[in-house]
Amino acid sequence: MPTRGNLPEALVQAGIALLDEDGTEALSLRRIAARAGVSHAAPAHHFGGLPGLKTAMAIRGFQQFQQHLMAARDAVPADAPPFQRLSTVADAYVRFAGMRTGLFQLMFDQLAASDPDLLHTALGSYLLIKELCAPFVDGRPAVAVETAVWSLTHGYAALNLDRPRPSDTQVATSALVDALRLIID
Amino acid sequence: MPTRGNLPEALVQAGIALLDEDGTEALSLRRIAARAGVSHAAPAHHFGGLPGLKTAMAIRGFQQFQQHLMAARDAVPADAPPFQRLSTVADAYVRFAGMRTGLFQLMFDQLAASDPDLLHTALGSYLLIKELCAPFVDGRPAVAVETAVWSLTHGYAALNLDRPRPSDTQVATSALVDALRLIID
DNA sequence: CCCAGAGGGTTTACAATGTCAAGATAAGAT
DNA sequence: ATCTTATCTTGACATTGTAAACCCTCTGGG
Repeated sequence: MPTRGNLPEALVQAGIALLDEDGTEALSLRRIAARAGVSHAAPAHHFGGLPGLKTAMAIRGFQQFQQHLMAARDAVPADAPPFQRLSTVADAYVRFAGMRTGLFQLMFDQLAASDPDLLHTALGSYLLIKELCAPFVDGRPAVAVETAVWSLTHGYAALNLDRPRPSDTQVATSALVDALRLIID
Repeated sequence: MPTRGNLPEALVQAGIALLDEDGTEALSLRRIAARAGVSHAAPAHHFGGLPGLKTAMAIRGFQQFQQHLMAARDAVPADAPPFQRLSTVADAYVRFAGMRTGLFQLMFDQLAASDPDLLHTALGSYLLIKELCAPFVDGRPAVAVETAVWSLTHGYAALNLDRPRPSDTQVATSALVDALRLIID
């Protein structure tokens, strides 16, 4: 379905779908274009080239990422202890990386390219982590706690990318929760 | 200098040099072969193809990585507190990632491919971290502490890949050291 | 002495990729 | 009605990884 009238949107969706289904190495400009039902040169007109399309996909990825984390945060009861909320979101972080490996890698690859729009979108996820860390900054500088939590979670996710996690068990990331506890209190 | 008589070695060296000088996107089988002074089909004879050559490069990368970490460890005085030794090596970890970004990315990309030789080589670096963590496992399970330190350090390195660090200042990674302290004691 | 075979490299060919230039097509504006 | 502009296609090109066929050069057995 070519989705005429909104080709950029269709291309981003096709690219992410291709990434989810066939992995990073199967991603190519021509395949994305074919999937969106247009010629291989069409993407250049909207994104300049493959790099541009990839950053657009990364931006969309960070939006979905933040949405995923927020859903996890909102799923924990309002009267639950703050640490449970933090660890649940961290678990969601790792789970996202495990379930959507290709997109996750693309996101943080492109992040190094320092596109302003991309950075702005990624900031949203950071602010979410920041908010969850707030209850745990006692006298310490907030940035230190946030960096610790963010780095720990991201490192855990990155190092376990080869082991995709099932979507039902919480046990998989218990080591991460333990490590978070070490940092927090 | 074609380095006749040991082409596999020459190819790995050429590939890593290309990675260090021109970055990930400039890495190609044909360029590596040209740099080693052979035809573009020669690598296939020894490594089967580009994937094989890349895992060989990743193995060499982990060897250099471990060597880099060990050098940092041995540079701190023998009577220094264990935490200083740990934080110094963690600093070296981040510095390696910042200075040799392309190789670092390749290493952990290929790690997901689960090549036995590569895993065995990478294990050496893990054992080094493990050894440095030993003084800090009080009653806690050792694996938890190691995973925490390793994940935190790796995450910090990965998230700061775009900001290459100067080789002289220790200040850059003070946030990491603070976070490590949070974990350790 | 010679020559058969094998390992190491080259040459050639091929399909796939990203990018660019030129053209086609349709919708609006003047 | 004609011009313009955005959108997309077509065609071409250089570069890439891979595979097959060929060619050297050395070594070991007769």
